[in-house]
Amino acid sequence: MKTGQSTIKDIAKALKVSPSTVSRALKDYPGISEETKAKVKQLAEALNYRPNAVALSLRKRRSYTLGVIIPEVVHFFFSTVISGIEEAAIANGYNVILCQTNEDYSREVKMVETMVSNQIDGLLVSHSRNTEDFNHFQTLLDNHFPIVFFDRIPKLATTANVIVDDFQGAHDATKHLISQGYRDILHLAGPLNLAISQNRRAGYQQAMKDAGIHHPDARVIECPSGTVEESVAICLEVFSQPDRPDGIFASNDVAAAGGIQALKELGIQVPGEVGVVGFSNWQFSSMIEPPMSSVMQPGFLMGEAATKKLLNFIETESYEAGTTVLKTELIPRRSSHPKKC
Amino acid sequence: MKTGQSTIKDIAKALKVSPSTVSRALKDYPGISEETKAKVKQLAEALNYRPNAVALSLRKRRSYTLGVIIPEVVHFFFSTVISGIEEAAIANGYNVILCQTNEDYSREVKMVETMVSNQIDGLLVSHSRNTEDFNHFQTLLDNHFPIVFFDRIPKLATTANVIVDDFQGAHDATKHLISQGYRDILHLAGPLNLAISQNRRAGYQQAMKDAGIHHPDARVIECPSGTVEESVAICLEVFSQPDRPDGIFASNDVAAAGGIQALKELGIQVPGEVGVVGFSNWQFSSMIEPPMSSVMQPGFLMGEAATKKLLNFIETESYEAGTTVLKTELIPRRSSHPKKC
DNA sequence: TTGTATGCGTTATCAT
DNA sequence: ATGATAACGCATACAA
Repeated sequence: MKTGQSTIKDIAKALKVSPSTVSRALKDYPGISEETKAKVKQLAEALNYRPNAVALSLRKRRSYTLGVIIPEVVHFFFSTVISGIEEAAIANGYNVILCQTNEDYSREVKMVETMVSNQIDGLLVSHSRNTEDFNHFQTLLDNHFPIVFFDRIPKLATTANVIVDDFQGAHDATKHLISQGYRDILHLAGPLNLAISQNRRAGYQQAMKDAGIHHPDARVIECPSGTVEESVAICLEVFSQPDRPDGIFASNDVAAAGGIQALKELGIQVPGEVGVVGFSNWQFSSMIEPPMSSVMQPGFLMGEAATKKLLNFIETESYEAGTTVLKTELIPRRSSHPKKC
Repeated sequence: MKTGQSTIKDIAKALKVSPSTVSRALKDYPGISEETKAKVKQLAEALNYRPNAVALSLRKRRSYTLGVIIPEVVHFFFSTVISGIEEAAIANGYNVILCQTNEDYSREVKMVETMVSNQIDGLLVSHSRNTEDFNHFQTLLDNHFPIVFFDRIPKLATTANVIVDDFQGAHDATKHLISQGYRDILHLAGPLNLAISQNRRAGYQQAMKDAGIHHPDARVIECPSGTVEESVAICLEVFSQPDRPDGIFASNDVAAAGGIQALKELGIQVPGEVGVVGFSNWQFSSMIEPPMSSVMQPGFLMGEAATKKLLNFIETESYEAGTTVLKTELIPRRSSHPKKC
């Protein structure tokens, strides 16, 4: 800001006192006469004085600002996480600055640098889909810079994380489909370099095993790009085969919605012939036809938990590796109503 | 950051030169021997030196950071705007810090203060739904602080804005419904204190008038809260009447989706008996059943345009009031297929 | 009760 | 080719 903004010096000059007196008066420090204090505060008010946060940052070597790195704000889940982060941060006197990487590794690296050079006090991270090299985080951690990872956690030895129980969520979803009479269940997996995708796949596989259902590896198909078109294409192909599956459990709601769309095009009944369950419980899940069952992830809670953890590190100047795991909840809707034989 | 982060002083001390020499060497200033320059750069690299952006801000009285104020990131439209803003900002060497107000006026005021005290160079704003008092912006404008408003623009005399042609978009949508054979069209309006809602309503009314269709005021219903439930309830009520409408044009896709849901519950055919068009073209619009026609708003372009405008103000240290209007595009889908008599 | 001096990290200005 | 100094806005140890 090039203009306007009055400073402590301005007030001091106008009142013919020293800057330090003004500083102290404004903060109700002891040893300032009520008279001076009143005069200072009044003028500050009149001049619309606001402390310069940048100068404060420099001086205190604390910015009271947290950085958040997220793949994309468009995702409903991430936007709920953000809300949780902001609530917790503001409640504790911290600001939040937000950057999206657009799932781009080099952008992620750059954003981290920018934020750190802007003297943020800590970092909350969900890394991008194609991040395989985590050195930009490791370097910071080596310098005892506080970071908490959420949802997508890095392949690093000792980090502090907050995630949901992806395995259990996927297990619940698959078990639910099985209990509704579906047995030959296709799993549309997310990008398998992500731990969340692997865990969801593992939960699915375990549930199938628990039910004594043999399923070939071909019943797991990766959807690396995460677009509707991708999953529509995959499902059109798979469900055109004579030995088609009778269920879909998808690693995310977009893939599941694509599956439903493909089944419609093929004239296959959902539910009845094929049951479908997604993961994430996006806003639109309940709006599509049929309303889609999904595994709800507590995004707001995740944001809150991660932020509290981070603030604790910052304020105690300590760091404790470990993973907080939050529960998911299956939201059954019509898309997984019982199979009709 | 309390730790690690090496500074120019560290490098100077280690190399037994003065800080100014280091500073100049790092920036390839003339009048530094190649030898010194090489030594400095090498050590900077080794120490992983990063300039302290906060100190730079203070020194240069420029932060190269833009503030963005948005009601809620969850909205698909706003998240596309954000992407446009980030692209344009980064391309010009600026960073972006983002805050959501959650449609809360007092939060908006607070956020603006925080950002300004953090010395942002300019502000991009879409104000909250219930902001009626715009003094927090006017004060800044009076101080020649650069602000560009987008989508939701304030009731202030001379501001710089970027919006879409809401009137034309609404007109197109309504005209389209009429051309498909629907005549008694219900308008689900957004919060009518917002100019966008008013303009969309006006576009609808003009299109009805152009077609010579008389429609009573009762055919415009405000949906102030913007939830699905709200519009479901309204439409259940309206479409249970004997003289029910045969079309819906909604000011946003959520309201339109609620309308479709209500019509389904009532066993009314969409399309055929009733045609529906929404506004915004959210991701889910194409996924619901039937796929929903909607008016596409160029969010990315809006973000880009607003940012370029703002950067221009900043770099030329000038301000020019005026409104940039972007075109919308009707995306026809099945929900507005022709009426069957 | 108030003022002075110093430093946070950086750079522009003036000196050497 | 390099160094010393001051300043950005603020807080604080120390002095008066």
